[in-house]
Amino acid sequence: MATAPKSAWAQHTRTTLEAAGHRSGAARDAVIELLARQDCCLSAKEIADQLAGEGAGVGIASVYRALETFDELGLVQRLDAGEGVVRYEPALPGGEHHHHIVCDRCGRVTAFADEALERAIDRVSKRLDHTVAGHDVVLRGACPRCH
Amino acid sequence: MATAPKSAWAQHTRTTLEAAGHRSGAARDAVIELLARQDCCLSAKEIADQLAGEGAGVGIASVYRALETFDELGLVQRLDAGEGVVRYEPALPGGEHHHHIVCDRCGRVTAFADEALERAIDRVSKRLDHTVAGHDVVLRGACPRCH
DNA sequence: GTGAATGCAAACTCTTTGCATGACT
DNA sequence: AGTCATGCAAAGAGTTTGCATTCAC
Repeated sequence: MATAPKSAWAQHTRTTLEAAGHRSGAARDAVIELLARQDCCLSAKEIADQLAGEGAGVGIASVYRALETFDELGLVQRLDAGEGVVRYEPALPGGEHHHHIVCDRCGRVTAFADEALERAIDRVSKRLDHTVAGHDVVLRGACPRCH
Repeated sequence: MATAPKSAWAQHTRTTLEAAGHRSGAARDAVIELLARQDCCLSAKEIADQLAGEGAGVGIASVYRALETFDELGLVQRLDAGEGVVRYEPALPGGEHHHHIVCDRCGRVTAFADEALERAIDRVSKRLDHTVAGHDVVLRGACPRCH
């Protein structure tokens, strides 16, 4: 599976935003840069805190608005692992994606991918009356550090 | 697959609660009765509203406390389908379970079960470093009514 | 110059907690 | 009688919205 460089996501995101008629702005740009550097998902608060730590004082509202825009354009994937926090991560243009396992004890979120699982989900999707547009799988259990 | 009658859940729940040293009470009993009648998942607010509609004025705090207790005892399954609301449904004693598909447009939640999907998840679980204790699958897409 | 993007603060929703009252064993 | 369960209200956490200002085009 050919993996696109992470920087490609930032590029793709800016292009898509412009095509959708959005202007560029400092806050949203900072969120793009931060997300592009990420391996896995972040919550809105984590994004705001991290940007604040870097000196870029981005209002939390702007973070939420940026994430909402990205979501509408399919540029990020929302991940709700329970615990009342929504996390976001870049959605790769190629459609490749992964799922997550959440540690019961420390709350750490780790990514994993599995071809067979994807195929099983595709097969189920065809069987159902719904028009399945997307899916999420969340596993729960103790991570290696917490064993 | 032998399916236990829904009333069995209420019975099992009351037994388990008593064994765990809990007293019985009107509010929690009402929640048990309501959940036992349900085919699929309900949010705390839906439970409270429905009970209020039936004349049983159960405080929302009691609903949350009951659900928390059930969850600790493994009597319900929590389901977080995004949208910032947690839903609960009776966990069948046999361990059989299903997953959910959420309509993009109307928000309706429907249940489905699939053996092959379960097997795929089991296989992935063994491969990972985590001790996988549970899992959730949420599909998203337009339901038949919203096509 | 116009309108979108931003930031602050207030509003909202869902959930949890403190505390006095009432109910179960 | 002693505790636990309940309900109300207040507190918290996460997210959204209103509005004036700033910035991109």
